[in-house]
Amino acid sequence: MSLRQFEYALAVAEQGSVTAAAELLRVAQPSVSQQIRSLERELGVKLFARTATGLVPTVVGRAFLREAEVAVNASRRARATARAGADDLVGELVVAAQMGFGTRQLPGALGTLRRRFPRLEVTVFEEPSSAELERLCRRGVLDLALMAACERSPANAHHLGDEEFVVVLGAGHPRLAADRVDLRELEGEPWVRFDRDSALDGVLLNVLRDNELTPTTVARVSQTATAVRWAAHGLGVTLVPASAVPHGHEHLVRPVFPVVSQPVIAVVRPGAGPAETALFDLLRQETWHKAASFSPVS
Amino acid sequence: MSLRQFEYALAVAEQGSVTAAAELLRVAQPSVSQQIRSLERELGVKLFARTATGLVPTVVGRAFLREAEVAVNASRRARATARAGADDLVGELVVAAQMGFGTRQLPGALGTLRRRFPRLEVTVFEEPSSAELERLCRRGVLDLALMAACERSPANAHHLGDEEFVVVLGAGHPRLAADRVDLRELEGEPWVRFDRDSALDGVLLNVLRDNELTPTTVARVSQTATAVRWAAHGLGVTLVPASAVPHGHEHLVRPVFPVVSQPVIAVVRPGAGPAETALFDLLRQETWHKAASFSPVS
DNA sequence: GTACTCGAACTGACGAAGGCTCATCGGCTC
DNA sequence: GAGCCGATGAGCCTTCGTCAGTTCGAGTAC
Repeated sequence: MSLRQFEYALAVAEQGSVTAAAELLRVAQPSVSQQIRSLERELGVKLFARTATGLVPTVVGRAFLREAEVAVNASRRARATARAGADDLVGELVVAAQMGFGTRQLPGALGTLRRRFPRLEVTVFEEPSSAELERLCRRGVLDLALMAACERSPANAHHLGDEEFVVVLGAGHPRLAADRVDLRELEGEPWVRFDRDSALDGVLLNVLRDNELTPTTVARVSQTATAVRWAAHGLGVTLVPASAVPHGHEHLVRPVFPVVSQPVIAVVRPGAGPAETALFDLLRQETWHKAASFSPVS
Repeated sequence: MSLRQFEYALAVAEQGSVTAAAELLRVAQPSVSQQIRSLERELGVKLFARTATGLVPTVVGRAFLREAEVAVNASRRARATARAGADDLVGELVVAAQMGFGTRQLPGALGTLRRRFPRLEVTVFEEPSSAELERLCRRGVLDLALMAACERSPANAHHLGDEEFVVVLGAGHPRLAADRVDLRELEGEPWVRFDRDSALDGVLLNVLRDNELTPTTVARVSQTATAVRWAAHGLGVTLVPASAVPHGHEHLVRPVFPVVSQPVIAVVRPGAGPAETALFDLLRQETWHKAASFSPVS
């Protein structure tokens, strides 16, 4: 069975004869006749009854033609979609973000993208594991990935900006009296950490090591919102990207000294099309400056 | 573009590589590779991105594959429908009935047909013009036709039974006192007749001629229900098939003498399939005896 | 850091199958 | 009897598949 046979059969049904259908299709009459007969032979049923003035669909032929028409129409939409994709932005964009990074910038860029290109669909998911995210990039299943830069960032990474990290303290914590917190003063504090092998936990480990702090783990969580909430309740302190702090917790947040920030990169698939490129451009236009959430820059 | 290319592309997307897709499709790997590239060349877009470990759909590729899957699924349903049609009764049956004939028998048979074969769809329409009905039969667009027999009935006509005609009188009409009406006694009565060239009018003309009655036309109508209603209101008298008398008018109806009946034939399309045959068998099982509506026969 | 191996896609040649045109024939209708 | 329609057969061209081989990138061993 082929689309060509479907189109020939539909034309015969519509025109009422093989000769008229052949004229419409701009092929010779025997070509249509042969294709119809070949289709009937393959299916083992008579799709058309032969009359002196032409062909008419049989009972089962009509049912068959209904589905054949669905197939032909879908193939026309497929072609139109592909053609449109070469010029306009249609299709399905797959984006992954390393959890905690770009939590405010990515939605902003996606909102603008959707308004400009309504026919473009976007699938976004967060990926906690750095190794897994890099593996997905290498496999090519992602159109664009947002992640923290590290020593094994891919060669096609583009630096977007820096994500500043802040400490979240419990309500009533004495360090809230200051505008910012010296990391050394957090010696002995229990930490709400993230899952092992996650980028966020890697950042914390580096910070603790660089400041000669002993990591005392009170909990391990998967979500940044959970970490912030538990820290706010006084379970311990936690270190998260500033953009990941939910509304309503700003009063429990303090920048740290020395400043902790992580360069954020976008990895775009090699040979990117117009959709990925558009999103990348929008992400670059977002605000990625240091301490963005505390000293607004126009 | 072809269904084969769609199937290959969907397999590649699902399996993640040309080699795995080829194995699934039981063809050699270069065959799949060539079909994918040929499709991309024809469309002028990249449907897949090449990676070291295989192919992955691009943004536009995913949109394309969605429609391609619709087309492939429809073609599978088309094939299944055709195959089922060869064994079971699926499809769309087209039936025409000459107006006024088989008005009770046809619905009965169709009801039974629908209960037995739920997947079979039936389209029925009434056709007033004998000539037009015969033309449709010759053109082969009908699977089955019900009509009054006449001198130019097709060779493949099957006699089902006879349709008795009755006269409808106005309320208060003196002839209602008798159990039946002698046609000669209707001399001078005005007639509610049917459209010219209709089978029902042909029957009336023959009856009037045979009984040496002068046709006085008071109205011409298209519907049997309209003729009965107008006669009931005393506009004139009318002659209709017994089975066409609506409920609630039986008391105004009388058989006539000499008896007027018309043989009813079913014309089945040459090379009929199981659906037409089934309906024909059911119609033959219906009650077609003379005066069926007045002397019930089990 | 380099060399080797493995897996994957791509390329070219060749044979088989499919699709089209052309010429023709048989059947039906007007 | 003329015209229209579908079907048939021959011949040619295109498409599809296989086979053998090449190229490229990633992973591993040294």
